[in-house]
Amino acid sequence: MHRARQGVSTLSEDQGRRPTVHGSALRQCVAQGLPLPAAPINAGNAGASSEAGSSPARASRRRRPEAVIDLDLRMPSNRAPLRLRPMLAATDGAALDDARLVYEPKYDGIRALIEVAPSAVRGESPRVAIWSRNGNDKTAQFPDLVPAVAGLVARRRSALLLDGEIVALDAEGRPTSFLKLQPRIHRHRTTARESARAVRDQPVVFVAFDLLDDGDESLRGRPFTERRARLEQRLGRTRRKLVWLSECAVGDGRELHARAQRDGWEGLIAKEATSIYHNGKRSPAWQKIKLLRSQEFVVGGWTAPRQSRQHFGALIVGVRGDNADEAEVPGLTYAGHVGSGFSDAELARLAKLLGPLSVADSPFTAMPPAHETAHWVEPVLVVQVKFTEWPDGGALRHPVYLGLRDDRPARSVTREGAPAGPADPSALDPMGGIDALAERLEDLEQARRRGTLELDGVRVAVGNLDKVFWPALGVTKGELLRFYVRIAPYVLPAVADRPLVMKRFPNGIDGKSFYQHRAPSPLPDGLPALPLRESPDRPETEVPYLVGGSLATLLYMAQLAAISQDPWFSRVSAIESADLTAFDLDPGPGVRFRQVLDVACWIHDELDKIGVPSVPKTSGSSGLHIYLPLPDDTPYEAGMLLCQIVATLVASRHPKVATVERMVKRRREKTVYIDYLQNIYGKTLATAYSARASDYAGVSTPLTWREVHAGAKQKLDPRAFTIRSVMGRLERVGDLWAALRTGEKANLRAAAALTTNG
DNA sequence: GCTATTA
DNA sequence: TAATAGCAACGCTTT
DNA sequence: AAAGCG
Ligand SMILES: [Mn+2]
Ligand SMILES: [Mn+2]
Repeated sequence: MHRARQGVSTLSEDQGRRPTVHGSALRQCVAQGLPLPAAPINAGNAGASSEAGSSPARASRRRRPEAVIDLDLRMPSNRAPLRLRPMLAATDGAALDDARLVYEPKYDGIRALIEVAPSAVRGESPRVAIWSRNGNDKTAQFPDLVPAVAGLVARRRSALLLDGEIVALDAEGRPTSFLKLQPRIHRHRTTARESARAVRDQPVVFVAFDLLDDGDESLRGRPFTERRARLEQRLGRTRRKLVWLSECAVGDGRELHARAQRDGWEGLIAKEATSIYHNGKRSPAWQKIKLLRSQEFVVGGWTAPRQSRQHFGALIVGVRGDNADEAEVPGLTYAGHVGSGFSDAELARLAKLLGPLSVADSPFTAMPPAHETAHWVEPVLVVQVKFTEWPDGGALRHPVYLGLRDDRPARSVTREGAPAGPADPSALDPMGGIDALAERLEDLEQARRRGTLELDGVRVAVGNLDKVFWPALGVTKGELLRFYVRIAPYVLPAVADRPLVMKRFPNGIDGKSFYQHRAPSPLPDGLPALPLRESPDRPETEVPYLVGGSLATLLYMAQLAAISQDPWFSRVSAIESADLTAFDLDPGPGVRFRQVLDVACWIHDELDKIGVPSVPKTSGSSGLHIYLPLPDDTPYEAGMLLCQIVATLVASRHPKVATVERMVKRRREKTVYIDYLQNIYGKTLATAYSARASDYAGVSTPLTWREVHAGAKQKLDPRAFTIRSVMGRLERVGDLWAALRTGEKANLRAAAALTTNG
């Protein structure tokens, strides 16, 4: 497969000089109005370059934009209809003593809607279907539940649709970790014999908490409390072996919460008593109350680092058993591998402490599971670790290092709280929505495993999630992917239908990076690539591009270590027109951010005067971007010319502060470079809501002009917006970037007239 | 980070 | 099967 | 032809 560079050396007639607009011509333009030229401008410096990507500014013969390309992904098949999709809980916490709420334990199993209908044929057993949270048919995985559920309609012979959770039981018949269900869920087909064995070895029950259909009647429009009453009525008094009724507490969840703390549940669900049922919706009427646990552990060893990680990969930690016999210190029981939460500096500090403690033999009573080669130490260091769950007899889930407890004697460290750790059922189901997806990624990272995400019917392979991309912060690739999962509702509209350039950092932000335009081949099945010319007039420069808009593309790119999302200023439906144009404010070395804000304000003042709308954002690094929405069919040159005029004007008024000089050594010290040269076919700028490969793991964050104008006083700091922190702001201020899509476009004709007169 | 090639 | 090599942008500017 | 620029 040759992919030799094409058209590198052939000096076609195309490469002859074509007229450019020079500095003098610019003055002319300004002086005479703006009959926008069809050639790139040269104001002492013109040419291609970009934050990421580029392409020539060739433009004289404008061809009509190509036909609209249909980017529809295939729809997933074999899914349950909406009426069989469960209502989901929002992430947010809720008060524990809200009289309007009903509290339930967050069961540790697999969410399921179970349909049961009496057979039309007398004497035949009722039909049962078990639907997963994603609408997949799971009936075959739980054959033992079928007769039990069928029994519910035997007497009354009318159908039911139940909502609840399939929960695994331990030897004592108590609910236990969903991990026990793995063998029954696991993807690859099992033989009938194997599945029979799974059924025998791992008993399950269905814990019902809602009733959606009672006979022919839909209860979805009824308040939750009424549905619950009907459910209790239909299930009856007798406690069944395999179909249970969920516990609940009306108006006060404190007692349940205390038990959750004590018994190590994952959390509670709070439901508005009056709320109706919305199939398939994540509704704020239902809220998760999550419990995070944290306690001390003794360090008994460490594992070798992988890849770019320094010093060690994970701490192997444990606790002392109960000290029944006071005569001796009890043995150390393994609790888990703690591999995240370390900064570079902390890794180094701990490594220095661990070195002298090295011993030959494991201090643990039983040999911990070996992920990597283990090195043992004298069990004297005590660390604080937070985690989501700690199943009895199992390992910590999602452990994160919080710090060293210099103040604690290692011998006194024992398990706090009680056993029984549930987990989130959704972790099994990669299609279960944002939270489920984020949790699945967290699980995979924790387990250091590869996995496949199914996103809108596209299967995307992910791996190496524990690789550290920001060493100074300890931010991993997994955290980057989780960030993109959460910010997807904001960033996807911003990149929708736009070709994307990749800037890849396979070894983290300190490693070697490279640009990539060409979509890899083969792509995950169902991911589209769109052939586009690097240069609009040169057909031989065509390469396949990834196009934004889908979660699958977004996460696939992040998996390839494309940290930022760098879209074109065109959408594919009009690939040679710009629908956005931007100023890129690049502060020189040592320039304070407040100076960047000043320059932005001056630009805003000018745009305001000529009635051109604009939206500012941090770049996610040290600069600022200002975007202008353009009307349909605007040539790139028109957008760029407007930016050039305004940039040049501002720079000429404030020569000590701002410049449009492209050549670094000809710029004054401590100036802000107003870069308008991205506004060219094929060039890019990191989009709003994109992560950046900056030292602080920044996110390009839209601002209001009010914030920019008040910024110096308010100490506006782009470093406040990181992949760890930005979601809070977004929930407060919403999608400021949407104004570029929904608001007025710049009126270039009017702007030109005003520019002339001003 | 991924793929094809090589020992 | 495991280790390794090769690969992943571009155009316009100034010197 | 090579280096600088983003
Ligand atoms: Mn910039
Ligand atoms: Mn720039």
